[in-house]
Amino acid sequence: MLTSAHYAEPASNWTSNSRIAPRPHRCALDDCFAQAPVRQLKAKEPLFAEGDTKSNVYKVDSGAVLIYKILNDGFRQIVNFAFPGDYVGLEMSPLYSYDAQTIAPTRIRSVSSATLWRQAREDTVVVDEIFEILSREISAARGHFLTIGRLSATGRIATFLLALAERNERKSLDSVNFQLPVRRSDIADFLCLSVETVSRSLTELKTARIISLRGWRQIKLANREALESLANGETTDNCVSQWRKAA
Amino acid sequence: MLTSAHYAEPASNWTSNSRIAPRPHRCALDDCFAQAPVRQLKAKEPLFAEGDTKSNVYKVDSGAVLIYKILNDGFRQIVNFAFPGDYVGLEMSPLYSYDAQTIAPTRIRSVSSATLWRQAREDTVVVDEIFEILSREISAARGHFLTIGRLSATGRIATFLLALAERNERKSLDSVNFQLPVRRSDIADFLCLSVETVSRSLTELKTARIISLRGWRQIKLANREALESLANGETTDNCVSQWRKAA
DNA sequence: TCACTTTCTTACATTTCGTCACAATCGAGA
DNA sequence: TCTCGATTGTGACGAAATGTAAGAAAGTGA
Repeated sequence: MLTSAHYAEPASNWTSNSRIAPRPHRCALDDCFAQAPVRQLKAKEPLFAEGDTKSNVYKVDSGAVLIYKILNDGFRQIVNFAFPGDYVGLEMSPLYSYDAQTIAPTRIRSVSSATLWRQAREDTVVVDEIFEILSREISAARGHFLTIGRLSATGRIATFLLALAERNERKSLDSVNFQLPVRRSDIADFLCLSVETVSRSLTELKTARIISLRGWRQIKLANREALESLANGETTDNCVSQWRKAA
Repeated sequence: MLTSAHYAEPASNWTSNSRIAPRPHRCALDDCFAQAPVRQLKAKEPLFAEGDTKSNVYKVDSGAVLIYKILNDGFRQIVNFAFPGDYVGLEMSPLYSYDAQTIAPTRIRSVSSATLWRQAREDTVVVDEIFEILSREISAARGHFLTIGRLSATGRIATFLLALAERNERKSLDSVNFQLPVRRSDIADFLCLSVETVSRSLTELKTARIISLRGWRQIKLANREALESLANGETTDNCVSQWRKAA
């Protein structure tokens, strides 16, 4: 799951969603999924659709899943990405309120909702962990609408790139050179931008030597400080050209 | 809490946040607050600030509370409004991640988080209800970022007005003629618009005879169909002038 | 290697919204 | 009732994002 926080941090650094509460050492929820059946999906396979009766809760093992809605006007709004380790469908509602589809070959575990709730009744640790995840999700959604509502196109892109980098850090992967896991149009639909604007913003960042690109997917975050400044809304867009001059 | 859903509805009408799950007849959570101490606050009094240790969960009895963040750039982002019946601070995190302040004389009940969690351990109905509220909150936050990200200024205003109307309906109040509970600048900070744009959009709606205003707060939703069309993003803004001509 | 598709980039015209400056309105308290 | 101050409304202007349309680059498969 991608999250962001470009707003003022409180004194201690309890804001980044990954830190809302310390992960308990015993992961009871993970245990529920440990022996769950695994499904292997190809790219672009649907997991479920909006309006389906919610029967299962999923956990992504590998690959990537897109959580999205199709709006009245036909546009697609990506609500979230689910990457390895993320859960899908934990909220309590009788029907799924969004579509889910893989964007890459994906291995996924599923546990029936009923089973999970039974576990929750027996083990309060499970309840705590679900609360924690839901709380984090609220925080993520709020952070996302701050990103959407308050940041310029370039700021949103910066936020997105930093979220990917932070995610990689958490998983001890390279957070400077990595592959973008999604296409430009997915980024656009996630950040409420047009593909063209995404493209333009990336070019701008490249020109300012804040990032560099090899091909379409391989990216290098060359100036993380500048990205953070952009993601914090501290710089207006023409300040990007300041970085450019400095470089 | 104000919510919206301008995206495509699934076949059944399970999307509006108020309908995520049917309200259980027994409201265990309400019971927890029934005998909780009541505080009377004046307008513009803070309830708590971002970064405070979360000690209590609140329920608004009367009045109105603003949930907001102050961003790095000094802007205020209103995350939510809490009106009578709404809970504040239910998410599980050791610190409050936002500020809360009254905007009107407000009566509020508070229960300590510890007490609430103890209740939750003993009574699974409480757990269910909290899950439900959190799920609704996720849905609300997501709906809100669709509103912010995808709708024009007028569409956002329309969504906001409809949310107020629906809220009044739920409480069996007048959903056509009512008082705006907040100032223009609060609407602006909630919808990520400037005060001027809020003002202009309201004027536009008034000119198109979709709404009418008496003074600054009293509003009448004259053409709800048009509002819904705008909130659904079905109309581009110059279509407002079509309604104007028709009227 | 070549043809072909998908994905991405760029340029230009247009639109929307924010900013600034100032006028008008409301309503609380004298 | 009147006055004052906070709030709201309006117009002009510029900056930023979008849509359109055309074209380039990367990937795909024979």
